[in-house]
Amino acid sequence: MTFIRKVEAYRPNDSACHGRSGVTPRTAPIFGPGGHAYVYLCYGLHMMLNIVADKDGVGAAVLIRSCSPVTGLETIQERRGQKIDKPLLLNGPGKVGQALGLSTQWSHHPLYSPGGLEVLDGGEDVEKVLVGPRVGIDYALPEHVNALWRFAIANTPWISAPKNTLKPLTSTHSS
DNA sequence: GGGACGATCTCCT
DNA sequence: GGAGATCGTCCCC
Repeated sequence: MTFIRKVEAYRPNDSACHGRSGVTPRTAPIFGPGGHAYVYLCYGLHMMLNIVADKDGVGAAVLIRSCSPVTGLETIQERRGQKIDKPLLLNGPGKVGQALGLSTQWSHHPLYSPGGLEVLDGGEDVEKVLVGPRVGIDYALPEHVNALWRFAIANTPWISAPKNTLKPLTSTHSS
């Protein structure tokens, strides 16, 4: 089990979102019911886990960028092939996918009911949230590259680099 | 049916 | 800091 530490938002009419080209067999989950998983293969080797954040079938999702282990540390270390207990173990979306043993079969899987892959309330007080621009989407429109749609929990080392672009969330920030 | 590309990671310099 | 790995998906012939 892991605690989600850092996420990125991908929205409708977002030039960086996989749903930007409409519905395809791969991206269909994004346009499906919210709370379902969207897992896809990136660069032929990395399984990326997304949570569909969509209510109206418009296509929106949240990419899980980093986690911290809660239980099953040994299993995670075995899957990652690294006997370490540091952020390096889970500080990237591809690493999270590997640590959870994901495959594209998990796409469409509901995350709000028991069944192997599930998202729960962490029950931890999140006092501060950091925001920053997303990374790895150089192909997107400038206004989408610069949009502050990357979110991380403050005061934890278990977040993926780069951290220096993250700033505390202010009340002026809106969706 | 074929080719180009990608929400990344790792190793090497 | 930079480039290669590696393959499913999508678009165009």
